Amino acid sequence: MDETLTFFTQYPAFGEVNQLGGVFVNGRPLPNAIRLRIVELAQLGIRPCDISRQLRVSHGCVSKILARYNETGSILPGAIGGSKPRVTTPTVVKHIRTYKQRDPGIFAWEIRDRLLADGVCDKFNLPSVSSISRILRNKIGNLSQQSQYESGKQAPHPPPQPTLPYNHLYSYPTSKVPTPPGMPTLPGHMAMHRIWPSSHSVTDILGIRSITEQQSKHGFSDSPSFPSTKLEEWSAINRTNFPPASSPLVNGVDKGHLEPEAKYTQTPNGLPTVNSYVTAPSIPPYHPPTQVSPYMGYSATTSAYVTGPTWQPASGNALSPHSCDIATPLAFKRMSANRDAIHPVAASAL
DNA sequence: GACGTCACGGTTGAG
DNA sequence: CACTCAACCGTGACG
Repeated sequence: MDETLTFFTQYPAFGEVNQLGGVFVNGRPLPNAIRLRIVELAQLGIRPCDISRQLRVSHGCVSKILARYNETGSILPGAIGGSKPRVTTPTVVKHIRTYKQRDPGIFAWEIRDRLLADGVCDKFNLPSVSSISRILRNKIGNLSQQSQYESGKQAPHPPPQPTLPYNHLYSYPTSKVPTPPGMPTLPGHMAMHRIWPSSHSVTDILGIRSITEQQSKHGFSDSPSFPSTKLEEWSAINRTNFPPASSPLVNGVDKGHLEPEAKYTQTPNGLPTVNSYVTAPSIPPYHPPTQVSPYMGYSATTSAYVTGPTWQPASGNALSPHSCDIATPLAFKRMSANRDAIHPVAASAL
């Protein structure tokens, strides 16, 4: 299917323009290439305010992305949509019921401790005291009352379930949770690098370069504003595609595999043309708004803005909220190292 | 002027 | 299958 059409199908009304002249899709994450660019520029010493102006992304967004990157090592947006997996699985409820039956006067916090001590839950899926209280009140209330009079009488058991049915699919990416069991504890910020949404550090994400190449592969190379991130990539960033929490780390960088949401592809014939990479000192100062059309985007490089509209009506070429061949100049820093890590199947799948 | 934070209006997807 | 809900998003404003 024509990807331009796909894009417009997915983003029928995309193309709001922010105060800086940048185009964004309300409710949707910035393209990975933009996110990557933000982090890259920051690492080059560019101030967030300058990044904001150069990339035409609100400073709040820049701040948020950088903060997240500093905290998690990931540039990727969080998982949008879906529901959190419940920690109050039937198994947990069953155990709570059992505890309550054995000791009708047991406190919720005692139940919580016992769930942990008995290995029913671990610290990642341990229900809160309030959750336990709610369970006691809503699901076991009658039973607990009965149990005082009908000792030993149990409700039918739910089918047996794994003790940890969800954790490995829903690990939190940030300091919200500590390193999961079995995960190596890494020093510094890298310690969080591995938890969902898994490794998407700048280093790791450099596989993103292939996005640009893919654009070229699919005939969008002459459209500097085509989104760098395919829709499939965005759709892959959801709760149904959480990769396993663990993945091998090499020098703090996950190189073991590409997560589903990182199905960045590449052309088989290698490196993109690199003619526009601009290092920090050469990045020109912020272009005054007077030079910028309201619909003017920015080019892949920090040194040049796209002079035309970054998006057009659906009748036009492939368009993008942001010009997204950005990955190209970024990628080649460690491109050769990462190129081999790109899964060919993922490439073909796109 | 830079930047952290948050309300807001939006999208998404599991249940 | 339509709906709900809670997650996320980036913007824009405020301090």
